[in-house]
Amino acid sequence: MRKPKHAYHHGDLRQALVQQALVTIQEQGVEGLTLRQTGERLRVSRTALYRHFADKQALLAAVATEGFALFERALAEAWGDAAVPASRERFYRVGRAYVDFAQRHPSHYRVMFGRFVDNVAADPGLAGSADRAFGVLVTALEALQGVGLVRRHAPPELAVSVWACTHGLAMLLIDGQLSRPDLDAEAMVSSTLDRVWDFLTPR
Amino acid sequence: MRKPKHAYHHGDLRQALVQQALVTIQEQGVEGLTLRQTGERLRVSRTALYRHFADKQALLAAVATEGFALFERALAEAWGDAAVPASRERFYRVGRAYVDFAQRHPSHYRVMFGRFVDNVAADPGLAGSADRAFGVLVTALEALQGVGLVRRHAPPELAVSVWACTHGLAMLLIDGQLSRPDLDAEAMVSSTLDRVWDFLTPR
DNA sequence: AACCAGTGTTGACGTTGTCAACATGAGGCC
DNA sequence: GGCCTCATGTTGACAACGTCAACACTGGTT
Repeated sequence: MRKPKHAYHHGDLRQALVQQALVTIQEQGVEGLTLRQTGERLRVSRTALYRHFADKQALLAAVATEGFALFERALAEAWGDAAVPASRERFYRVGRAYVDFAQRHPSHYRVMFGRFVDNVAADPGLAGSADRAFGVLVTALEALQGVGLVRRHAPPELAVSVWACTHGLAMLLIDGQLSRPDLDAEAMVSSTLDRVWDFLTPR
Repeated sequence: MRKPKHAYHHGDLRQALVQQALVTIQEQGVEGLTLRQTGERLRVSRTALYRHFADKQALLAAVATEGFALFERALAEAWGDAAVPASRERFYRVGRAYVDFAQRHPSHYRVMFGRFVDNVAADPGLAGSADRAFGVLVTALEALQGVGLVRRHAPPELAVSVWACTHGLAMLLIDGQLSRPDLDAEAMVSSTLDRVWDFLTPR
């Protein structure tokens, strides 16, 4: 089974399908994604995608996997070089990057966390991507503990709490639950990040 | 073809449809809910529900509305009588009640917050229910501020942070994202609630 | 007895995900 | 070159879905 590095009929249909799926999800939501329309937009027949994905779930899983890769990169970049000393600012950058990613790639984010993919654990690539993203958070917390900025608790436990807060904030934001006239979304983000930092610092 | 005549008029089809929808969602997820199967299970034709709901969205909106009513009641009961002095314990009970609700009624919770209902704001009953549930939280925080247990910040702002953390925790739990061998779900709940209390208390 | 609004049914249509059968093209083998 | 083989793409078909239109029955009001 060699990989055809060169184009077949379509250049790289697999990747094109994932990208087109993202566009459609952005336009019409995950529920609005239809395989037939996806094929049609790529000038390809409705069942062409079955040569690359087992079914619709598999296409969504590919979207999620790609999402986690982008996500991990965004978080890791925000945290920056391991050589630079850990600081409150670096942690805030990660928090911002998390929320930013969700707001700038809501389609990815929803597919990644929206339970549209049946068994996340079953797909090894997917589970790995997710773990690596979570790992960035754990690493950051450990580094911050190393310089005494974060209280000494089990890092995974702390990380789950941080993750829960950030994830919840992101979900509320992209579901429009915080877009009410009496609430300033941006203020909600910074104040929630402040609260998270509060509970991380030693008393 | 002939059905028992007395069953022609179903007792309370509207309510029965909502309940049946919940059962199906519990079994097969929100995506697995189908109007035809719902009717069939109630021994009613596939389109009978159009006499009670405009479309599938409206049925889901009814599920969400009922969910918010139950949710508000659960939170309000956990907080208890306004006459009793506010305390850390009362707040923890609300936090527990929040997570418990999500875990015991994941179908309700997912429909309520999963963005399956298009325009939550458009349905006045729905928006009202959601606001009342949020109101319980704000009230609790104000009472806790009154007795000096919670720092003096704008209550809605604090409430959003608390809500984000609890919501995120609940979502991760019911999506099975925290059910990994190295994580104890119950420990995650209590430690996250501890963290929330941390950032609420005055420094 | 006649009516009528509320409720449930049947038939039909267009759309969806998916399978089976068929077609086509690229690259290796002689 | 001629051929073979497999990966890739297409067409046809099917059951299931949400929903509309037309029809049928029920129970209460006049």
